[in-house]
Amino acid sequence: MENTTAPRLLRVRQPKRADLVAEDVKRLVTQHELKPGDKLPMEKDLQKLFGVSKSTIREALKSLEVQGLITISTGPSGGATIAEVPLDRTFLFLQNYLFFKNVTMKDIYSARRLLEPELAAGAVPHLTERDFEALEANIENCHPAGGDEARLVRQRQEDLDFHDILAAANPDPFLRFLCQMINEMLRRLVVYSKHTPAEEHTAFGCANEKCHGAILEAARARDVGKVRDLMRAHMDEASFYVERLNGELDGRLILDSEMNIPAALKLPGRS
Amino acid sequence: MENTTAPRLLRVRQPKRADLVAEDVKRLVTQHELKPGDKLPMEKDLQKLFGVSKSTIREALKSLEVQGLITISTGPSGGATIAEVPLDRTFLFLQNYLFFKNVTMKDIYSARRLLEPELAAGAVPHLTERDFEALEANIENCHPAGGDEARLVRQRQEDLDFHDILAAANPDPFLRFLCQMINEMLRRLVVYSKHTPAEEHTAFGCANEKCHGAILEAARARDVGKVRDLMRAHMDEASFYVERLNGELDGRLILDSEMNIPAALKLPGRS
DNA sequence: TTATTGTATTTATCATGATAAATAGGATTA
DNA sequence: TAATCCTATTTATCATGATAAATACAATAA
Repeated sequence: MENTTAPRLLRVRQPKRADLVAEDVKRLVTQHELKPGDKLPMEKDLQKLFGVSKSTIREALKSLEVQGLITISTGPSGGATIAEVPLDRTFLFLQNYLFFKNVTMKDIYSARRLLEPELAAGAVPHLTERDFEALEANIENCHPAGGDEARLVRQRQEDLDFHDILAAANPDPFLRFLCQMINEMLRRLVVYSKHTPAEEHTAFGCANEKCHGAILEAARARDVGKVRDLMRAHMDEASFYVERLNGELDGRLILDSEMNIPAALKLPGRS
Repeated sequence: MENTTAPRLLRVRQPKRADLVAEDVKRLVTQHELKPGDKLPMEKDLQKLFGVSKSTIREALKSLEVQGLITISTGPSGGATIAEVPLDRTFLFLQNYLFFKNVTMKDIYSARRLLEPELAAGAVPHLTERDFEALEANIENCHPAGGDEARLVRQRQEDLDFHDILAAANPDPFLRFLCQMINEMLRRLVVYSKHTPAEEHTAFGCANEKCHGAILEAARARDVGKVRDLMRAHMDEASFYVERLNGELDGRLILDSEMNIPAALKLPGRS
């Protein structure tokens, strides 16, 4: 005889209404091809549209807001607006995922070593004079110049801007995303051992300066192959230094409020 | 004289209370080193703890639930439980992000080409006899055997399981994550042109079968270098076929409910 | 023109409760 | 023993409103 009462081993938790409504809104966006900037009806109308109470529609909107798919504003003609999911938000979620994994510095760098040379090579044909200037300014800005340890670490982080400028110039959105992700991870998560002498930091900075300079020169000459090779060598060397500096990943949950630096302030705009 | 009224150009939208509470909970998790399975206090107590109303604490918990950091259950000893963020959720967010970008099949494959050979190579020393059997079973299961087009497309998706088995065996969590991500994208997002003749699909299947077979053989021989080379060739070939088959990415928002396939049902467990 | 002020609109947060559904664990029954 | 039922607990959803804060736009004043 069949078991009439459902077996409770793999219990199917009934989806919540707020989540179903959030899905409905997503369907709406896909079907009506809503673009960033387009507005959803206001709360009251959404309530009526989906036949749910205030708290349910609010939770649904909260879900979409957390996912970065809408922003909500008060006031006349306020309410939910479709938004392009920001990179920061995506990075946050990726961090949430990796928080429970045991990612080491070595892991990050072995992936970086595979991707970054190709990213740089692909960027070369698209670099503008403005990009070259930004790259040059970055190299100068990162010239090792003493100071306290905090400043030295900050300089190591600014070295990463060099790579972000190249990333921004690469037309491949997927590769660009992967490399930006890695840059963000390194920027925010690398913690150097407090007991590393300043000379080590300086040596790392000098090595970066040399590599970046050579890459810039090859890029100016539009020598794609040379840029790729130089970047590969740069990755190997950086990996070596990071290990020497006892760089490790800061294993903690990143807070939303730490993600609020508008990308526009960091990088030259490029749609 | 200073401008006493704040300049409204870069208006700082005041963070919402629910978001602040969600952050506080994250801090709590980090500080107390809460692990998956640990429970948060129940709603009422959290209300009192943070001094907020029911709706606010519910929105905060909703935020954490959406992020995949907690699950919520009803009943005695119910409430919020810390959860390890599932891969599916992370994939969903990545899709949300890429939905607004213009990612092509070529982009995916050019990244895949860089990562997958290294992933396979790194997996070789860790493959168990059970893995070899699973790989062999997968190859047999994917032997092109006619049928309607839907079945052929499904077989192309099952080809990806081969790569997921290799990914699961690679000890590098970051590289593994990247490759699993790509596999998911290909599995769920690749749509083939309706007008592709079955012969093309079959040809693709045969090519895969041959490549996978050769890779398996080299892996059994623990020949890391050969596996890397074979995989690289496989990637190039697959990329060629996908273009021939007019494979393209299904550009739409993926719904949460489409992400509910437990990974345990797809892959042999491996902590 | 330009800056300020007012006003109506809409979300944010709080408050309070009611009913429904899910669930763990104990009590009961075959 | 093993299946079933009961019950207290806790979230899910709804309902209804009140007050506060943010905001677009129009009206007003300098």
